[in-house]
Amino acid sequence: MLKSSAYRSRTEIPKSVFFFFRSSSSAPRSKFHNYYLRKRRKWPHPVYKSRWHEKLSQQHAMQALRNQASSSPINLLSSLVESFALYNCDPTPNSYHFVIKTLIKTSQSHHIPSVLSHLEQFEKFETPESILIDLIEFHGQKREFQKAIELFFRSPNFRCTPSVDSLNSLLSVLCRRKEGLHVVPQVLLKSRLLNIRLEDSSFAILIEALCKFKNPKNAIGLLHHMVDHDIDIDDGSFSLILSTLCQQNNLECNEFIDLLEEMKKLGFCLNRTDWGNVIRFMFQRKKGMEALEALRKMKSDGFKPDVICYTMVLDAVIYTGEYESADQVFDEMLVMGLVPDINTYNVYVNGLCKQNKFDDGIMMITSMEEIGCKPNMITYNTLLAAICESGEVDMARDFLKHVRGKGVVLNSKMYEAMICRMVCAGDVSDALDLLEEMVRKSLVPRPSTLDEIVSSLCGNGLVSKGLDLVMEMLGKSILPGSRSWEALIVGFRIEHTFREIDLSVLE
DNA sequence: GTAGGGTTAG
Repeated sequence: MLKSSAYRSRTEIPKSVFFFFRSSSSAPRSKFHNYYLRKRRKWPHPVYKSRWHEKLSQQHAMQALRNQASSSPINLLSSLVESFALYNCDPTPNSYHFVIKTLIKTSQSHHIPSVLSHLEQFEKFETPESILIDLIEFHGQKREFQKAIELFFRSPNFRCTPSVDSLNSLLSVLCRRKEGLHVVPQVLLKSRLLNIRLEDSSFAILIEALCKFKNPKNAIGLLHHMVDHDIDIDDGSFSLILSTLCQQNNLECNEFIDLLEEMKKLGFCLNRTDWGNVIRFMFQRKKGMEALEALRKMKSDGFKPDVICYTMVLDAVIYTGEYESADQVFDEMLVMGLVPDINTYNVYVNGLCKQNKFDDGIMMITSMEEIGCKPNMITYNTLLAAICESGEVDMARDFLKHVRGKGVVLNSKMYEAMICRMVCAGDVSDALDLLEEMVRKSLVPRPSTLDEIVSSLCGNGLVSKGLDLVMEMLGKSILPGSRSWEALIVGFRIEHTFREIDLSVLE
């Protein structure tokens, strides 16, 4: 592989001279290229001139290597050695970087180890860290964590003093997968021997990984470590940990609040998004008072909550049954100049329904129309379901009529709510009319809805009518639930018993 | 300053 003759000749003749002697360039030779010039000189060539020569030779060698690589990218290490020997100069770090990158690009990574051992044994220059970083990244992509680690700790062999940059690239590689993350502590411990001090950027990588693998509490542990070692904590790390905490389904509200306080003590100043996340956490767990408190703190931190924040708080507060607070929240939102949207109104209407304020709810629908916020199916469903639930059949009927009058097409939820309420009130025939209407509109009633009707029919002695209904539905591939069958069986058995009793009386 | 985050009921 090595052209030993070329090496030998380099020791005998000054490089710069050799270069001009061999150069095939058409540069004006007459002025400089005299081979014997050196002998007649009193002083050797100035150093800067040799350096300049060396650089030029290396450029030529590099070009030769590039040409070779593009025409036939095999035996690149030999090409490297030969090209530089041809121009009688030392291979540059750049040439190694080029070879390694080409090997990776042309799927010849199996040649990388021999290039590295050549670099290790025969060269003198300090290998630039960027070469090692590229290789660590390459191993990372192939999930060869052990190789990445080995390469990193082998840096001194390449006369490279690894900095936090290559440590960070190793950490990023390891942090991509859980099994990599597990060996990070050992790597960090060992990296102390290389005198590398972890920087905030390194911690950011670790925190991001811990959050990715849903371990925000350990990330908070790292924050403590950073504070103890006077390392600045990035706002992004705080925010990321917070949003990861918010995604923890098994995290209790109290513990969440404690962890938030802990982070605040470590210097966390929540931004608008962070507060939004806190409110959403409380909203999802239906913690009305805690959501309200978060809203208050958000405002005292100088952020104006938007409609979505208010809607979430409103919903949580209503769920908790704090209707007075709910009204205050709603009013406050208006005072703040925010315009409630359909979601906000639906939440509010839901609150009215929970207080059985159906008239207010219906009035609200009218006001919504007036201010140009058209009620949607959720608004109607909420109100109708609540009215039905309360047992106010007549009001439900009126409401349904009102809704139909607006040209709203009823959906199956509305039909079913109404049917169930009618059955409860004993209006089975009206219920059957509605059932027929919904089936005609290709809406499929749930099995439990059919069960309500069939049970009611059977309970009122109309067993065969119940059976007819079930058969009719089955014919349309609409299945009743088990309660329908039970009601039918019980109903027929009772009829049979009655018949037996009648007969025995006659006899 | 941005985006994204929010509504029924089973």
